[in-house]
Amino acid sequence: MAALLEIQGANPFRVRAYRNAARTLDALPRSVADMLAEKEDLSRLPGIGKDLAGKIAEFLDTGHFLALEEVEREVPAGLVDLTQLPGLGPKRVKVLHEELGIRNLTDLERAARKHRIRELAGFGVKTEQRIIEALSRHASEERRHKLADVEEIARFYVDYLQAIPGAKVVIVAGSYRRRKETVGDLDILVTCKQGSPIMEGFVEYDEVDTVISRGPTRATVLLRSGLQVDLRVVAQASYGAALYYFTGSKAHNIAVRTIAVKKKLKINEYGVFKGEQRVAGKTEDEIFKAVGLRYIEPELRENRGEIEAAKKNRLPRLVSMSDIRGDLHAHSNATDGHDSLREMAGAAKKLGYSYLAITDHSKRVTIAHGMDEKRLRRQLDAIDRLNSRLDGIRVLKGVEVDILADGTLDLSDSVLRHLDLTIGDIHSGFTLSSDKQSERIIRAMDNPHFKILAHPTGRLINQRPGYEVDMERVMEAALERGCYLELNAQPDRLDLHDVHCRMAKDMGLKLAISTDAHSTSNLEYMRFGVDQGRRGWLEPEDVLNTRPWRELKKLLARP
DNA sequence: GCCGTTTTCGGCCCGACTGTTTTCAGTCG
Repeated sequence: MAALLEIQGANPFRVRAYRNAARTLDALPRSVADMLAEKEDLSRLPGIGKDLAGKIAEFLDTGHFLALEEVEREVPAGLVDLTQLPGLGPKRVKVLHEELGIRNLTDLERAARKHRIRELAGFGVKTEQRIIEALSRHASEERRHKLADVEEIARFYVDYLQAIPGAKVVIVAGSYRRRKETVGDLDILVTCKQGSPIMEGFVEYDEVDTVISRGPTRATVLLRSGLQVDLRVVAQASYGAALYYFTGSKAHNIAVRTIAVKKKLKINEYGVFKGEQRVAGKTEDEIFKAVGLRYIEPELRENRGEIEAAKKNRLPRLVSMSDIRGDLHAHSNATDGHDSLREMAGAAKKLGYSYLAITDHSKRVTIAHGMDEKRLRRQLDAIDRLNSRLDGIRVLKGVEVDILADGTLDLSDSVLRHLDLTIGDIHSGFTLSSDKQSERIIRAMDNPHFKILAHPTGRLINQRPGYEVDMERVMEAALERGCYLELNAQPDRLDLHDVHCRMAKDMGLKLAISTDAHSTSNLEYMRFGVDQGRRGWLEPEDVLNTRPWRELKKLLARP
């Protein structure tokens, strides 16, 4: 709706209102249909007023969104795809539609190849060529990159830039710094001595495929990997303001700028200004202070309540890697892991942990060489023997037991009762309805040995969406039964989502941040889980494995 | 279309780069 209204030339603030509302809905941990069914007032959500609440209800009720259908009669829906192409915004798309009758990407491609676009006022040969190039790339790219994949690219680029003469600070801002699970592009911020050839160096980097734009303070390139990278150069005096500004998120920035405006201040990437005078800019701390806010960690900057919390000095003290005392989900070579019990224990000890749970698969997961009761008993004996020889690290006896289709567990209670930790999860039957899936999981939690629900949605980032499940219902059930949920730290999973972590925290449900390591090196995935947890406002007390074993053991004892 | 320590109307974040212009609109982040 926002995109179509924009093409139509509607009031830009009305357009923004739709975008804001969409962002709010997108970040909700629960289904809007459920909220309405429970008679919640949608207009209490930020950015959603009486009108939009009504339209949302109308859509859920009737399947129709009349206002949208009306706009679509005037502006073909296919034009929205056009605005996704670089260089094409609402104004130009409107011209393309009105002058050439273009209705979708196919029409656009045809017109570009016939060179009809270059004839239009405000367009030219270059624009036409860019459109053709963009169309040929469109299908292959157009997706966000996993944070872990981007990290390596970022590290090399940063090291390279750092080595350019005159470079001072080189830092990656944007969603990368906010530790979002996926990153659209890299925003690199640089301060340097005057006359440093940093911009030349940036565009001449080996991995650069195309230079999209380049000015004295800002440039954009496309790497061979398909990742877009922006560089911004600022003076040292503006470093904090620029870092703050380019870290975003956009929604957060807009909200804080609005606060500044009310205080007769102006925030831009060069500083905070009172009239002509710069009153802050060198550090992020200064920026926050200037607008009367406590320092907000980058992971929280999503305009999801952090600004109000900062005003009231109620920000969470976020969990960090140094709080983590152990890992509660890991595999050995008894099933599909690469390394032995002893090797895994040694690696965990090296990380400074005091415990590591070995939670190998159960028999149903044949592809992972899952264990039956007999093999699991042998492994428990092996862990006992290992523990008696180990010093400074305790291996917890665990299992990752499959939750079967009917909600029963894949191993009998007679063996589960001997374990320190039973984690359960779903590896099949992904297509059940939300109700059925939720009931299946809750049934599994009814088993008194069940402790932690692992990777609760089953999603794989950029590969497969999670199964349908009513997360609030599952969390409530866990809370009632003394069970917990996992935040799986695998960079492909990061399951729970940040908004679900927040929901758990708000409900008082503790989470385990676990790596699901299949090798000693995988244990290092913990930091991705911690980052995700921080985005979900988790504090050390919200996380099971910040506890020493003595305390953790009590928490794991079902009432 | 939303929102309220300028509250029910009148505001709504801000600057850089490009291409097509000949002083700037459009796009982008």
